[in-house]
Amino acid sequence: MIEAAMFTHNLTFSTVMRFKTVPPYDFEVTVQKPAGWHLATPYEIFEKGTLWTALRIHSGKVFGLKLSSLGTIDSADISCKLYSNEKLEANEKRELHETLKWMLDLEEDITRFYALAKHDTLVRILVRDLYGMRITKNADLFSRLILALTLQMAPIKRSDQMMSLLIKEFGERIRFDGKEVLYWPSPARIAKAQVGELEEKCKLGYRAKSLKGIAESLIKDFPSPQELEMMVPEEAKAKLMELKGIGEYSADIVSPHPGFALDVWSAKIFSLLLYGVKPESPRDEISKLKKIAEKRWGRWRGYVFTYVLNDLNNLSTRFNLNLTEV
DNA sequence: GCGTCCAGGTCTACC
DNA sequence: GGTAGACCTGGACGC
Repeated sequence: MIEAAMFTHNLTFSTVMRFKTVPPYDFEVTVQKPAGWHLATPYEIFEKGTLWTALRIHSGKVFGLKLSSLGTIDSADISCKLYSNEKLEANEKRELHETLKWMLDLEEDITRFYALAKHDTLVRILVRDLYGMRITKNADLFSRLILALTLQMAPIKRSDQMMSLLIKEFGERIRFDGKEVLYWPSPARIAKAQVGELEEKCKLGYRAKSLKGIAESLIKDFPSPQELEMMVPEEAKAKLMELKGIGEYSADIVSPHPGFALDVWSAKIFSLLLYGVKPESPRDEISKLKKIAEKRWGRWRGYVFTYVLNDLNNLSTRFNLNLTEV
């Protein structure tokens, strides 16, 4: 049951943007990842090659997005019809155009990543299985922080439960183009909520205090994801780790710099892939595996990480391992 | 049914 | 500086 009082945006103004991409670019597998990861919200809608989703930018403004690809993997032509609650000024359109290019990873030349396939068997398999898939980014920092916080110390079903309750209890309903997309709560809304309310309604447990603390920090003064990307990776990570409840793993997930955000679950997967055995203490393997990844894949380790976690079924068959139930 | 264990980390107190 | 223990909740498991 969706909260009746959920704030509703009815977005009626629209503008169309078109984007060329650096090939290869597979739109469908990029926005609808095989592992089920969403682009911007778990409640976005994907039908017949078109994605209806939403976005909150750093200023707090909310937009509806209707995205599709009119081209091919080797010559993608992305169309975005962008919905807003008022007519956009030229400078806002320019800013949103840049944000979308950044979010959708339209300008990265991944042929340099694919070049690793020449000498790396794992990369060769990943490229064959997921040719043209991109790592997308999110302009809404708070939604990434919610994801990181709810992934901590919880099985995935419980994380999903917490995220879903947060959206339904404190999120927003965004209507445009005859569709309705439920979207993440704003930092301002969570900053106003009581800790007890977050614990009780969203079953956040000890994470409730951290989430409220993060929301309060974000509404005061905190860099945007694009500003974090302009910092050196260590500085961006340190800035994120100033937030309550955000440690090294969560900062790796949230940082726009490509990282290797290993947790206990993914450490088991990479141990199986690289050594063929499940470690007795996966938490102790994390720092070792991170060093190996940096040495073997360098700046493309984030791509390897995302490709592996979206290719577990194929990799399980290829290497005769059970990677889907570690 | 009921009790116990523990999970896709982080923080803090203590040494 | 390093490390054990606490932390919400709910599903899995053994009895």
